[in-house]
Amino acid sequence: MAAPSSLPFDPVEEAARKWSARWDETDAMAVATSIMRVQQLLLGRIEAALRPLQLTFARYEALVLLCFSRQGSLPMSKMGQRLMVHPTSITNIVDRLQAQEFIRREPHPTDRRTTLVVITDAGREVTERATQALVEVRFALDSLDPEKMRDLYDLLREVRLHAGDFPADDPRRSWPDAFSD
Amino acid sequence: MAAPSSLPFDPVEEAARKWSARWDETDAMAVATSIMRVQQLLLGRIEAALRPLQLTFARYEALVLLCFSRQGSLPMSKMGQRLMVHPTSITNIVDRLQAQEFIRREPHPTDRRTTLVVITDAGREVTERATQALVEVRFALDSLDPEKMRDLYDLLREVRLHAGDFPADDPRRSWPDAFSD
DNA sequence: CCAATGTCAGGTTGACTGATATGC
DNA sequence: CGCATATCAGTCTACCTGACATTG
Repeated sequence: MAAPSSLPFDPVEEAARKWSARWDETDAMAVATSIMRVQQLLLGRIEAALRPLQLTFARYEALVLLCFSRQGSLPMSKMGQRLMVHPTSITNIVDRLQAQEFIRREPHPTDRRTTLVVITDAGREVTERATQALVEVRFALDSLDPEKMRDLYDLLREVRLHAGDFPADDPRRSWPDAFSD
Repeated sequence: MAAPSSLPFDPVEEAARKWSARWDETDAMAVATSIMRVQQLLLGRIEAALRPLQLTFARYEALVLLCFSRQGSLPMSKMGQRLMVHPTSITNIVDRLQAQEFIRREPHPTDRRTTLVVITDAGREVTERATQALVEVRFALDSLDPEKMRDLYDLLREVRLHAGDFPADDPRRSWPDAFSD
């Protein structure tokens, strides 16, 4: 992991200062850059917490998704859509989880094109332990108070909405569970 | 790029609902997940804008850093620290930029261990064009109003501060330009 | 016939480990 | 001597394209 070597100054503030001298949209640049840096910092700390369990964050997310499904199983395609990963990437992730025996592949009972990914008992156990590890470090978001956490969530939600992550209209109507098993 | 296939519901909201039924720190999980998704969505759109210029975001950031330096040149190690990338990764990125003739390597005048990376005229030109492309799409942050942009920046800055991205004390004292050439 | 599903081969990117040569 | 700097070899993750067989 790239050590948080802690520069002697704020690199984004510094970049914004120089950016504004010659280009427009300084605030948008500063926010985009901040997102990238925060993601990198959080991911580094999260993966450090998961490393003892031989899990990456991508594989952990796949396991959590399976844990949350009704039957403990999902088609590959659904997993890919939910996790925003390419079909060939989900094949790769599932291959590795299968090698670790945290999931297994099963044929779909009715649609013989699709493969069902089923979480195993070992998969549920490692998910539980990984979750405890992440909860302990508050997903590397320690020392951000509850109100700011909420504000940050709402602002990020708006960015996701604009970026087409989900539809704007009443999100309660489209019964989400129809999707998760 | 993973198409923003737009799920029929908000996947983070949905995950938070199920998470809270069995685990703690739901808000932290929701924020961390949001950061990851937003980063993925923004990066996808930013790289799409850069693709015609044969640039990735990582290489674009390296070019901007060089543009902002006094002499148009920086040691590899400084670039790595600023961009939070591993020493071997900066070698890789500089290799690619050199192959595109956007930078060249030069020996450091006094310290013969270090390599100076110098931006070329072609490098400055492509940076200018890439910047115009990103400014045009507001770094994929279109339709976020200025006030919310500012709020989001401030909250992300606090996360970066807690994550050790820069020191808390008076950032104006440590003359930042001493770093950039 | 057309669309969806999963897989494979093969290429690209970037992050990492460990070792190394060089120079402060 | 220890430490810093950059590089190389090699591994790993994940992305992508294009192709393919199977099935709905």
